[in-house]
Amino acid sequence: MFELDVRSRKPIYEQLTDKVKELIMHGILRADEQLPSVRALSSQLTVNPNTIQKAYRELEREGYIYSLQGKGNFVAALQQGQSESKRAELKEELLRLMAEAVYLGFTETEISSLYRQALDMRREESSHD
Amino acid sequence: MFELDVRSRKPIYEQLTDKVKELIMHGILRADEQLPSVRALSSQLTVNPNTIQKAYRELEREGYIYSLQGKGNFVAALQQGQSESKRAELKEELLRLMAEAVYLGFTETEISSLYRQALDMRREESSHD
Amino acid sequence: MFELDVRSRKPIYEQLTDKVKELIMHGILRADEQLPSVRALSSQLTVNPNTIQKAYRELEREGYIYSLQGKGNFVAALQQGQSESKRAELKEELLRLMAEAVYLGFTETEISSLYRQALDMRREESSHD
Amino acid sequence: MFELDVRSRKPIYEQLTDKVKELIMHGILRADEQLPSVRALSSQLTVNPNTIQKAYRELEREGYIYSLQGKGNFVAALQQGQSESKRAELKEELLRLMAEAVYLGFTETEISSLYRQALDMRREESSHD
DNA sequence: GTGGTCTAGACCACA
DNA sequence: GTGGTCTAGACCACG
Repeated sequence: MFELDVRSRKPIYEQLTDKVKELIMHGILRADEQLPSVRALSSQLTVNPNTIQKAYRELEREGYIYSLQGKGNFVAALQQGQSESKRAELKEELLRLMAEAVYLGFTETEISSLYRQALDMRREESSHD
Repeated sequence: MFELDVRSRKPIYEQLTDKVKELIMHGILRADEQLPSVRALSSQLTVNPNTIQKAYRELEREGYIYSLQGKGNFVAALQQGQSESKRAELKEELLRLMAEAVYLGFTETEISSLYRQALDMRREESSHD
Repeated sequence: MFELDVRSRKPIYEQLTDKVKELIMHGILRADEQLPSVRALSSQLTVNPNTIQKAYRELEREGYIYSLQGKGNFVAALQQGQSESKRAELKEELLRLMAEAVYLGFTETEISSLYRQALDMRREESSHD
Repeated sequence: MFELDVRSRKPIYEQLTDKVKELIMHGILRADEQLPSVRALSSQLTVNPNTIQKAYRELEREGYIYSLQGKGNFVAALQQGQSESKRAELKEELLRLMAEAVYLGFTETEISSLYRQALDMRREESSHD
């Protein structure tokens, strides 16, 4: 489920947070679903437990998951205010990439096609119940 | 022309490379145009010359600029093979962001609008001759 | 293991990268083997850590080594696509030197003998397990 | 006759010396033949005269050319002792490259073929009288 | 412990 | 004048 590239320049804990966010966004991880325990994930990925811990704490800070003492970590439902600020952030980043896209000659059609591709992927994955 | 955020997590030299790339992509910096000298930029931004140097060498490695012995650093023209691999990279990154966009409820219209906005920005800036 | 000529025109960091490449090519350094830490090599060679760092990053860029976060630098296995372009480069350089060799009266036999010498060196060194 | 790459990392004066040596070695420039004047070459290549001057002085130092006051620069004949030390230098460099060749999987046949290629090139060029 | 970034300031090579 | 290299030494991020 989680694939890490230990040789990457991106810190392992960040690869983990990004991956979890992605799984949530694609609808693969649902609200209130339990995440693997720190120890389980640590031994499965052969990664230092502190690193897993750091990733989970970061996800909690950003509001993607919540932790119940002694029970584990669970996926949080998307909240309103959160959603707004995330939209604004994403918009900025998208605009930056669009500028690159224009520079490299992408057409509007190509961009739209990418959007639909993402849409389809979400539909498929959400249906795997 | 260059603004830095010294408190950012992103290294200064990386902020610089990103900024220069952006300026090139927006057509503000033209092919064969001379960049500020290492020393000039260093004193202007009150940043160590080594840091500027590092940014310039990184940009050279990536093919965005070239350096002439004892003359300075200059904007490189976009090359063919390079362009292809950059397009592929960008496509992947765009797809990743599109998935987020879908998750946060962006519509295809909003995405298209962002693309056109980027297009307009390039047009405007390129016309400042 | 590493010998530097501080009086050479060739920059120290380049002497280092060349030496490491040579050790890898001769099979003395094996894939996934750990290189001396930046600090260790720095004090051993009485060379500034930054210089070692620069050499290691250059080697990473060229695909000869990889760096693991907080663990150290390791020898990378030779990759396919990389190998092709390196072969082409080497071929050009060899052709240039062959022209010199012809000018200076080297015979085909002498050239072949040099090739076998290199072959033998690699065999010997690789067997030191 | 001389092609320079001003964007190269190799200093222009060094590109010049290498090119002249190559022309001599390939038999295109013959002993006692006159080289272009500093001024002529300077304006032809749009390169600073000092740079040409530096290249010629370097070639003279290494024994490839000699200069006659007020007459110009001329190709020197290859001398005995010189030839010996150059052979030794070249042998070392060839051995280094052969090690790379072995590493990248070149066969003895390929190497021999490169040698013959160089031999043929010299034959052809020498015949253009 | 590891590598990565940055500053301050010196010296050299090139054009 | 330009960029390129190097040292000395500090601080941070990662695991």
